[in-house]
Amino acid sequence: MISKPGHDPEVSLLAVTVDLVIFTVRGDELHILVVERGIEPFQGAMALPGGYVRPGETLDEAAERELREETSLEGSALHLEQLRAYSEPERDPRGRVITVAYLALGPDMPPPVAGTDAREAVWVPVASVLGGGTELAFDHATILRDALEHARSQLEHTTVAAKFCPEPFTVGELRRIYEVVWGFKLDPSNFRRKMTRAEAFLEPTGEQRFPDVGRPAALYRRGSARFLVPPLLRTAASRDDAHVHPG
Amino acid sequence: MISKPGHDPEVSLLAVTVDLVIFTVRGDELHILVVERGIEPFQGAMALPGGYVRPGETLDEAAERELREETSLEGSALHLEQLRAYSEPERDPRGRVITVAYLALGPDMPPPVAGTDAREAVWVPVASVLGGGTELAFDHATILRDALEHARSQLEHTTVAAKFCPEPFTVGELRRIYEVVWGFKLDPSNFRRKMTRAEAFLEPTGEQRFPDVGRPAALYRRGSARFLVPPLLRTAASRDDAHVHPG
DNA sequence: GGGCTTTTAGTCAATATGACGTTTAGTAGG
DNA sequence: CCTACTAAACGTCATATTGACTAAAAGCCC
Repeated sequence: MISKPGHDPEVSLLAVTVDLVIFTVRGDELHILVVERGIEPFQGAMALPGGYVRPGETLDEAAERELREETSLEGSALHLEQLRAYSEPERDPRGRVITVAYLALGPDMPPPVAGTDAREAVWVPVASVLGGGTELAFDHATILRDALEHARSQLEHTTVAAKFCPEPFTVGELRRIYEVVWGFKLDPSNFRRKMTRAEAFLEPTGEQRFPDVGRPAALYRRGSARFLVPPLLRTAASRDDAHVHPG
Repeated sequence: MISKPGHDPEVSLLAVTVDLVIFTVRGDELHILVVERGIEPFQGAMALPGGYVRPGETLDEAAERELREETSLEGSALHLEQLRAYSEPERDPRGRVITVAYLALGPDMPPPVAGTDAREAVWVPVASVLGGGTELAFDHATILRDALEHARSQLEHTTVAAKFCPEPFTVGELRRIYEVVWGFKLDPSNFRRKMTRAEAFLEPTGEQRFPDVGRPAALYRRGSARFLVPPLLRTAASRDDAHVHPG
């Protein structure tokens, strides 16, 4: 039962933040955006970009605002989605702070400009973080693991993988997204068959891309479909194979 | 950037609640548990069970506590899972309250005893709520719609459907869960083939159930598998067919 | 042209699926 | 005892999908 906030002894007020796991694919590695903390606790450590939710703001708006501040990219170019809330009382040494994590997927972008803000944002390979090469503050490593598993699962059933690709893109570029996120190779021929047959996933532009090496590839734009039907499922075996190479 | 809660002007403290969408299957209809509100706003209206998160509590603990209070059932018998957070500033007329919704699935239980608490909890058919027969307070109708779609999707890929069945149960009972939640009929023969072949989903007990009518059915217990592989996918057509009969 | 790469197309066996039909084992009623 | 009736359990079969594989096509570099 909900009663008047602030006037009921049972009501406790909590600090609420949003934290962003912003994925992108650079080269052949999955990266996330992290910021260096300027103050205690965890001063000098890396953390997920994020911040307090402001009074008039929804969580989605707070996440979009943080995303703009960190990437200087339009929200429309990125996929932004709520992941889940984290609420361990001990997760922040300063006191009770719960956070709502968001997952963002986007194309490779220029490293965000430092100086607009006190914090410096950098891309780091996910493998380096999960392998222990980069410590994350708070429970952000847990959030990252959850976000990674969620993203991997999303690739199976939805068309979000295309959000990693700047338009227009080739089937090969899209396949590389899957391979990098999932951590194992896919058969080029079978992948093409699957993707081109999926309704409204890939919209041919008629143009071609002429790479430095290899046969020219047809170019596509993102179609209107949000779901990939039938899905492209990882086998039980490939889930095991999926490993993050410590970098 | 996170700074000391309560000492930074940028920090706003929010009231945080958990709300529970508790599904069960009774007869041939999907039901949820709702409570009648005793106070304004929405006095007399129905609402999802829920309440404020207490200072030392995680969200999961708050959800489990509310679940115990409303159902007097062990948490272990139920599937309880965080759905997502809702944060529209106007969602509560008294002020800023964000809520984290939880999804619970469980077997049919006796209607919770009234009197242990001021509020009375009752099972109502989901169809009656979504059809407009029962108004829900706040944005709880939206939460219910999201929870229903999530539950339907969960049945495709996971083994949670078995959580609706008191053990031991028959394949036919499990099939009825799918039919009631999805809102359309399944082929008994193909369903059986699928479920019995799935690894570690159904564990035969060797016993049989002798119903009033029809051939005796083998009894099963829930296996250890949490995912259903391969999944049992609704076709695009059946998603459209899935309709909630206004009750 | 020869070697290299990647795209694109095609083959084929194994598997999964959907739509059926049949048998089995119980109850209910004459 | 015999006949309906019901639902479980099992089987069949045409079709669709998948995974593994071969091969051709179309560019590049030397």
